[in-house]
Amino acid sequence: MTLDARGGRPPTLSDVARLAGVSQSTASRVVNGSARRVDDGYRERVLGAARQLGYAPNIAAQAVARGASHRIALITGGIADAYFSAMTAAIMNAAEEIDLRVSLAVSSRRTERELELVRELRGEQPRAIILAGTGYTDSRSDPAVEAELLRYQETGGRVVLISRTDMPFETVYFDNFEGARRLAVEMVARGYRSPLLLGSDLPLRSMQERIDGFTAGFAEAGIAIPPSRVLRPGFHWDGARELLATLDDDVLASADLVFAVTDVLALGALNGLRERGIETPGRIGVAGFDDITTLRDVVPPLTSVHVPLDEVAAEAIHRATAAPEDLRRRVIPTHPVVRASTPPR
Amino acid sequence: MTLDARGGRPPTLSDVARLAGVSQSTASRVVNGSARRVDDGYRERVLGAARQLGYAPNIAAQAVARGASHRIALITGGIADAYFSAMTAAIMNAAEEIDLRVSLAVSSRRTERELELVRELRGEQPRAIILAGTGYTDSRSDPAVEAELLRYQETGGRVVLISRTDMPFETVYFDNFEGARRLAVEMVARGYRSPLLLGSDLPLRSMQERIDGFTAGFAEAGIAIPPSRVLRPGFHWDGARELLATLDDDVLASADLVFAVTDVLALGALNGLRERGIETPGRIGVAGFDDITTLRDVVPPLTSVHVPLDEVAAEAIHRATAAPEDLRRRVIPTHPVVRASTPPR
DNA sequence: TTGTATGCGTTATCAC
DNA sequence: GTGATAACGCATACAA
Repeated sequence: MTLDARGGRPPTLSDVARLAGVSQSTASRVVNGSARRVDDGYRERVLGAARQLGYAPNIAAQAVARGASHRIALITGGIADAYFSAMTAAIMNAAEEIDLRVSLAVSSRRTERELELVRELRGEQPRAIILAGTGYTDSRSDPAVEAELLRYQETGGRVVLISRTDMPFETVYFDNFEGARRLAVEMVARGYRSPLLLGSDLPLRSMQERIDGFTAGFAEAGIAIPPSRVLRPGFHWDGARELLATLDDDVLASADLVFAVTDVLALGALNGLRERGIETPGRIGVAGFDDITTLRDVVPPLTSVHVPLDEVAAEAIHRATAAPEDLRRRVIPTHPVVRASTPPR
Repeated sequence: MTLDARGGRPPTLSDVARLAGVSQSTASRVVNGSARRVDDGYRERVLGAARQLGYAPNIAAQAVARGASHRIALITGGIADAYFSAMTAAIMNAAEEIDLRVSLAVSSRRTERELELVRELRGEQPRAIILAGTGYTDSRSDPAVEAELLRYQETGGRVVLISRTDMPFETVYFDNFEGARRLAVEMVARGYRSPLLLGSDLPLRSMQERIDGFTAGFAEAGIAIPPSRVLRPGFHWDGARELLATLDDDVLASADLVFAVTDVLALGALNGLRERGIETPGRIGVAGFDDITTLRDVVPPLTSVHVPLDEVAAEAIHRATAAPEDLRRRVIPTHPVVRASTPPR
């Protein structure tokens, strides 16, 4: 005896209703939890039938009937990347708490791909589209993407940006400047006097703010950081590693600290220094930014600026779902976490 | 002048058809690419109207009407984890190539969550559900999960397992034993004689195969690895770190190599050794398994066994979509990659 | 409380 | 080639 009413196809609500001997509406009311109450006898029978058939509600049909989905779309730069994985994980957790499914899309940091994705995702009629800073398009996003998002917004969608300020939408931003400034103050207190800064070769506002904040922190102690000591390796691990491994001896000789604008870069730098045979943190301390869990636990544990991703994610989900009047612009604070990679000098 | 025909709601195909002055059927034919041809004049007008309205096809409605979606569901152990991120990225890439969207769900390695997810995902009517080895439930999965998946399969779905053999479904498996065996042979050739093995404290078949393969490789050279030299730290980074950092001196004294069943564990071990002040690879070499890109580039670069995730992903997508007759059981080969973390002795 | 009827946005089957 | 019309699976306003 086979269980499914119609061979090879998933059971539908009609199948359940028929087996339970009730109308489809009644079946619908018990499986979805409508406002209306259903007689306990019927309720039992429907539930039993559903279980017996192995019924699972067709989400697409529900979305069509309801005219709205329980999804949000997340466009991220890449999931193999430690920063974006952590961010994605945080957002999925936050979304799960309020029973929102996340449609994940990866732009691989290509603007044209981003446009395609926005188009595609719009078709899923998500409650909101969240774009997590891709790290490439911060200052020069495609106008077509903006237009597409604007359309989406005009037709009832919500757009939330995380750590990017290149488009006029709700933005969750964290305090890059202040976190870096406070880190710099800590570093000065620990005796560091001559930092080398690793920025980004891309014109990213968030990264520049970290440079500026750090510079400001040292300036408070009367220490100026000349532009020549701000280096701009390629955006990734290997760029930083190579830059440090091949840097002029005399530049390095006078440095006692490397501050990189991301943890990934900091680790690249750390490895570049090691390859070169320079003892860290013995001769040169290393500090990063982001405080990604999977990255900071190296030897020596990495000093960094903590970005509370859970908070960022919660704020993003809030902006994605809350009533407009509940939205106040808020910058998430960050704070330095000093670890063994920057021992007192 | 506002563009949308109906204020605040996404434009529908009817809106497009109306604006273009054609029937809904014709509009449908041009926007989706049906078999039927459409007159070029009409075609242009429909496209124009769609562009003007910023039309995006409602995916859910398409899925309902077509009776099938263009999605596959992926259940993975966690995205903040380097191994699973890499796997997820590979699968999303492979899926993208054949225009399949991936619904990502994270089980956080909890079996009961896995059951919930299968239930939920079934509702999306995906073409297939892929479960990437969670690393926890390999040998003792929940019967309820299996039953649920069986139901899904009976009603036309496809189930694909990656690196787990606990349930009777299509499985993509890679050659843990042979990869580890060949790595062991290489290590012997490089002069290593007394390895310490880091397994898993969980009864995972794949992990045991790596231990067995490595042991077999040494056995070929006449070197037996006594059970006492097979350690089982917690499954993660920190477990391995702590174990190595606190291991008895005499156990360590006689060892010249640490082989861990995953790269994550290997890095934990590497850091544990460093904390302890033991020089690597000078005094003790370190090798892992998986060859995760984001993990291997440390100092020293990590010797590992390469698992071709792109191939694994392609195979999984193939099994998820190909006709049943095209399926032949195939084990993906792996191969050792020797790097600086295991210099010749 | 329950059932009937209608609608959601789309595709597919049919005549034209 | 094009356009009515009937599905698809589900939710809901309304009638009973």
